[in-house]
Amino acid sequence: MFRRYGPRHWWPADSKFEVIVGAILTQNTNWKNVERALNNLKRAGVLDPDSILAAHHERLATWLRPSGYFNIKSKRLRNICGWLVNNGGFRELQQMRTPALRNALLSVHGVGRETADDILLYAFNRPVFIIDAYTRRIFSRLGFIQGNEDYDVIRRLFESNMARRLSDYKEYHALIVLHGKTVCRPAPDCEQCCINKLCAFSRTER
DNA sequence: ACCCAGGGTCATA
DNA sequence: TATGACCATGGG
Repeated sequence: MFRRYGPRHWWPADSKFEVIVGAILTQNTNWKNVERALNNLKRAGVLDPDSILAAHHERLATWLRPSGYFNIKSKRLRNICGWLVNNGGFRELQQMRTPALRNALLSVHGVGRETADDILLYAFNRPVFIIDAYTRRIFSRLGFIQGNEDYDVIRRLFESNMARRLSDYKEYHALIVLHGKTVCRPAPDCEQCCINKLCAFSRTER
């Protein structure tokens, strides 16, 4: 995938905080819609924890509307902003060890394992491998997993079979998402699906 | 008129 | 542990 697509330089965001907001807003949602919501927050000048905590729910929901689930996501966004400020911000949180930081993130209402790992990898620069729907689909089609295993089981499968290199974790996940978006479609049409595309590419490039 | 998108929580069995 | 319902917008 790297040879095919080249380096991705992920995650698309201008700041650590924007990574966190994007991670919440992209839950089961097309990134294009997330961008609209992020632009609303930027135009309003409220893309920071204090401004979001100060905003009323109604107004926050209006900004988030394009990303869907706007009532729930308004609350989740406030929850993680409250968590950030109550724990001294990035400076203080960066001192924690990864397992403790992960548990702290998971204790925030609305932050599940994938969202926590998005934040750990791309905002806190911790080498955790993110398991999303694309990862499950692509690697079950490739025959490495069945697809419905527990999140942490698949995560450890990757982490125990890769060198613990931060930049690789970032690139690998980005490549999986790009490949999932462009080639590995939901309904497997085996002339078009990722197995043939990837394997054919690997053969020609090797 | 469908299906899909970079999940998570809650109730139920 | 394992399903199902629910959240909601915009694009194909």
